[in-house]
Amino acid sequence: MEFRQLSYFIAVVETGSISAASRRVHVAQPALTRQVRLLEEDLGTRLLERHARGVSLTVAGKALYDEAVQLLDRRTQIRTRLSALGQGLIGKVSLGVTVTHLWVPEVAALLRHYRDRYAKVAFEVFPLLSGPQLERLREGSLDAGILYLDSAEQPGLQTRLLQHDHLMLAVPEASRWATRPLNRLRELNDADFVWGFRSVSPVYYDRVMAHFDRLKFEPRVVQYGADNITILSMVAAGLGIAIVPSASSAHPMPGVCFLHLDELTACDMPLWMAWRSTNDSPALHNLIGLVDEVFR
Amino acid sequence: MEFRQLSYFIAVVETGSISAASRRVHVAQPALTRQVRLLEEDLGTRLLERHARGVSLTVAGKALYDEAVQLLDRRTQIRTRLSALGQGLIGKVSLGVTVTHLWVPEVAALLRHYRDRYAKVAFEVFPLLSGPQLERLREGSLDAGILYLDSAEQPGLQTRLLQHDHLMLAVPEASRWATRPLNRLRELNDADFVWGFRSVSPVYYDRVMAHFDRLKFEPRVVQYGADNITILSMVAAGLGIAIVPSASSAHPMPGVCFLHLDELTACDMPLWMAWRSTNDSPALHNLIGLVDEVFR
DNA sequence: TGCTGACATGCCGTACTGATATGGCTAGAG
DNA sequence: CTCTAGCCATATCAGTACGGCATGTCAGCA
Repeated sequence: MEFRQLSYFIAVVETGSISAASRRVHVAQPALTRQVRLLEEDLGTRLLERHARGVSLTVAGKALYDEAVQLLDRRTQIRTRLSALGQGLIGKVSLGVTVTHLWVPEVAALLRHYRDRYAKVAFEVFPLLSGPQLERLREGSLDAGILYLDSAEQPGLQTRLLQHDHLMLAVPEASRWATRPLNRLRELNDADFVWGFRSVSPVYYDRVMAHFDRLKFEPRVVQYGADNITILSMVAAGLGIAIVPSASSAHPMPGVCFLHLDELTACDMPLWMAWRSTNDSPALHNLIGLVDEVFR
Repeated sequence: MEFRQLSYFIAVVETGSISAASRRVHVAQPALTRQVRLLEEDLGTRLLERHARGVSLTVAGKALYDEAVQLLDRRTQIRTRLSALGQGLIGKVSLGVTVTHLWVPEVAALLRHYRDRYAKVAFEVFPLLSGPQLERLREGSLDAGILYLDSAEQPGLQTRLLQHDHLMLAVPEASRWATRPLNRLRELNDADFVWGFRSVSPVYYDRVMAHFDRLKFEPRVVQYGADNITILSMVAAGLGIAIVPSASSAHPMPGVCFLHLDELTACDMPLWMAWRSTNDSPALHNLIGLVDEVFR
């Protein structure tokens, strides 16, 4: 039982004769006669009753016709499905993003464009910090991540630079910091700092602390928050000031003022997209391709 | 996309390497390499990632594997289904039987044996008189019938003799006919007869009337019944006596006495099985085959 | 650095498939 | 009743596809 034999057989059934079928499938009549006979021998059952004028179906032939139509339909379905999969038009992609960067216009545009262009792809966005993203990328439960890295070289991963973040100062609108001009970091020696947990986001904090070490500046921390939103909320409440990635300023926060400081701007915080080198998912690579359009 | 390629591909996936698969399917490794490549070219998608140690699946490959397994399963299902159909182990058979003959032990045995031996065949028995059976056989809505025929030669039909019925006299148990010895038909000249409608069962009544014409006997009909059961019920009620096929006596009827008369026994009523000559249903032919066992 | 195991490539013989020519059969027209 | 057209079957030949063998290439491992 071969696909060719089945499609020949279908043509014979639908045209009512082998000769008519031969015209339809553009194959000589003896070839069809033989293929039908081979099919019958293979199945061990007569499929057609031969008459002087065309053929008629046996019981088995009727049953095979229905099945054959389904089988061939199924084959073309698989074809189109695989083709769509190969072009990344269907399938699944999971992407990790830090909540902070969901507010960055380019990141938002990337997600939106991908959803629009590849509407049939199951596109899942997971709000995760850099550390958990890395873990999940390595274990394969995440296809791609938008995250901070300590280096562009990550074993088993491929990376692409999205943009350069830096550091900014977030101060309560009502505080003296918001109005008084500020130039050097050491002017903040006696300021109260709201800080995050290194354990939650080691990649980010290691980088920040290394920068501060170089500047010989040590913030006086009076309060800790689990994530950027919490920290900024504390700043808005007047509990202190905070160091935040510049991406945070993309999200206006009532009661919070974002300030530039040369010494903070100098701290380069590259934002990367990363994915498993062995991940060949076309849907993923379409996402990566979109990055080139959005992040020029 | 051919079945062979799919089964090769499945072997490759399940063994994890082309070489291992070649040992499993007993085909040289280069042949597998080529068939997989042809499959990939045909589908326009890479299915395997080749490594120094075996191969791994791409996204498309994983999808194809699942589909291919289903497709091949489907093929073997079709095989077994067609084989069963060809042997008449599954399928449908419809059989017409006159209600009267359902009581005949051999007919009952035929139905019972067929149901037992071919339990998976949808076997439908339609209680029909000879006339309607003939119609339905000709129009194809009935596969076979157990019926009276005016001739063994029926255009488009094949026939097989089952048994010879004849005529009997049915009289009320309480009547004088039941006790007084009876020899000749003419003794019934003044008897009240319960009769059937020729229009309902022309085959039967034409035969009966032809016989009576030869005997120059004309029954005095006082009552009509639509079928044998009704007629026999009328006899039991004392409304008159009736001529019935001998098969009726297989069904004991309270209040009715069946009598033999040489002149009635002489009326040969052959019972036939008939089916369309063009009907090739193996299930039907199994039924016909059983007839040889039951009606020796 | 050599070895082993795995995939790729080239070549050849065989089997399969299709085209052409031809014959037999049957239904329908004259 | 005969004749013919149309259809299926068979035989033969050519082209193609498939599998086997020998060999090449590459990556991982000791």
